[in-house]
Amino acid sequence: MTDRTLRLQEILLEWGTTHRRQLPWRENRHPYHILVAETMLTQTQVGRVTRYYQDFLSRFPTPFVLAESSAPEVLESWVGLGYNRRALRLRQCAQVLVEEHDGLVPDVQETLRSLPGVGAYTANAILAQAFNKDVSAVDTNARRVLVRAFVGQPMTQVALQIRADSLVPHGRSWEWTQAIFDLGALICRVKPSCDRCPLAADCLFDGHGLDPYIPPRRQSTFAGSRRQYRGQIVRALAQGVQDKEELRRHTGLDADSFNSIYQELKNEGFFGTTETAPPGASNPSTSTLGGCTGTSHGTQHHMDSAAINYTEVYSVED
DNA sequence: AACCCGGGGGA
DNA sequence: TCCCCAGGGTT
Repeated sequence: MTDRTLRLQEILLEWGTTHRRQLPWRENRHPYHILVAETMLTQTQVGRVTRYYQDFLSRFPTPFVLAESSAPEVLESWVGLGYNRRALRLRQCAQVLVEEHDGLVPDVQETLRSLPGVGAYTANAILAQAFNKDVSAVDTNARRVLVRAFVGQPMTQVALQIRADSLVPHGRSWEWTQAIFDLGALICRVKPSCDRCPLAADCLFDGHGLDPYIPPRRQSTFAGSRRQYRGQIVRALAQGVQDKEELRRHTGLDADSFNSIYQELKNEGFFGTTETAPPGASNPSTSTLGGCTGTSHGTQHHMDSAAINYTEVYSVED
């Protein structure tokens, strides 16, 4: 690592401790809590998630509770957040955790990625924030900071991930993750505030032209869109409506148009009746389903004390 | 690679 | 109206 890189790393860590946003999902490092937070945060702003996060965890405090819930119950705690299929995948994820992992969130990347709704980013976000592994969670914010300040040139996704992992200060991935997120969200935004940036002196970004290429997620007009009708159906489901014809009336659609969306929702588990195991996990030979002692379900208890210790350590550093 | 998913805030 | 957002899954 070059001297410049080391300076950036040190400055960013220091800045992170003094400018860290206080967010509900930063109060502890329970893997299940991190999983829920990261799922809610996919393509959804922090300000919106804060209004849902704690209520959701109060209602579904462990994978065991979530796995036993019904789809409409989960939707009731989700509608308004958007991307409602995330809620169904999270529920399916909890079922896999219970059936195959004793209700614990795995700490192995490949295992994490095999879970419904967990991709490369979320897997790394859990490893870095819940298990303190030296891996980098490269989201859209982190990508800007990394490419602009550290790399200084276009780079493929795979290469950037390798580079990003190499920049994680050993054993400090939690605070490193928060520091990068906070800088990306507060300073190194799409339209950056370089005049307020602590990294400006060593940054490779000249203010224009170096942004990583991110393909636009164009979304067609919402009014009258399939999205809108889907949303109407999901809201009705969350309110307990089950009758198919009544659901159709909530949209005002003709039978064919409605059926198209209805079938899609059904396939995605919005009715909770199809307990189809996700692809790749279809082996029903659950090993130790009855072997649990039944004492500490849903709490990765070995993490609880660690979370408290870390919190104390970091609050002293300020 | 392109497309799908919700919704709201802001320019 | 268009862009943006702690992405993931399917085709």
